[in-house]
Amino acid sequence: MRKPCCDKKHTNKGAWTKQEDQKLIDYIRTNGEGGWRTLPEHAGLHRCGKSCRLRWINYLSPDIKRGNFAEDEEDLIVKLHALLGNRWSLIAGRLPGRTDNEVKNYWNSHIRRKLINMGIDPNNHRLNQVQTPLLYNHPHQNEKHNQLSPRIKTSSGTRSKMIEEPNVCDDHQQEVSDAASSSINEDDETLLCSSSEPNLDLTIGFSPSSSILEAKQQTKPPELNLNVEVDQGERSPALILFL
DNA sequence: AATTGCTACAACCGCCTGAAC
DNA sequence: CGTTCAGGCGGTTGTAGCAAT
Repeated sequence: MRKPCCDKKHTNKGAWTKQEDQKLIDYIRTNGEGGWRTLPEHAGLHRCGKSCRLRWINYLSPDIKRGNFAEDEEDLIVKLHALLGNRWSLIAGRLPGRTDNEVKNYWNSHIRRKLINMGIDPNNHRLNQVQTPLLYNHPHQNEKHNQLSPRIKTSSGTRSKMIEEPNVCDDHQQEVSDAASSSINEDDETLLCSSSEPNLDLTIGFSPSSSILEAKQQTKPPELNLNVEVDQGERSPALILFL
């Protein structure tokens, strides 16, 4: 049985107060990041170290770019999700100033729904063949009670479990291979499932066979600009996504 | 004006990984 | 080589605020 990361009896939970934020900011400004487990005690905070870390990384850090996601950021998230699956930290790493939590929330609350409304399965980025009425839910329809809800109860998967899912490894691998990047680095590459002949070219465009391209051509959604470019021999300038 | 339903997002939880010992 | 610990990650939950009725 794993020890709890902190004594929960003596730690605050829930929303952070301005005073707590200030204490955390002051402490990190003087001492730098790290040592999260002992930080609360040193900073005079009655919080779990993990909570402090999360608060700093997701909200207080000066590196964070807050505000709405730009259209190009949204496009990039879609493409990176097609390539990487739910590896939010990797995706966020390609979006300067964005955190994994922010990207994850944005995906679940905005992008996921857009894809669903376009008839695209957000899990594998495939165009759904059978358009069930559920796929055309009005945005205001109660999604808590259908399978498409962002809050859908899933088996609480972990990273390693997720990697084993077909989402990335089987169908998904095929699906995204067209969009994969040749400039992908080793770390990222190892995260992708190996295939006998991986095509990891991650140009901005999807190949004509891409389901998303098909979706765009068929449904022409007005909102989600996927900025699809067809690869025609001479590659369009590749986004350096994997630095 | 009150109630209900829904969305967005901050925060928490449990698990995994890698380093240190 | 096994154990412990800190840090990190993704999934999930709680709730404030807004919209609809």
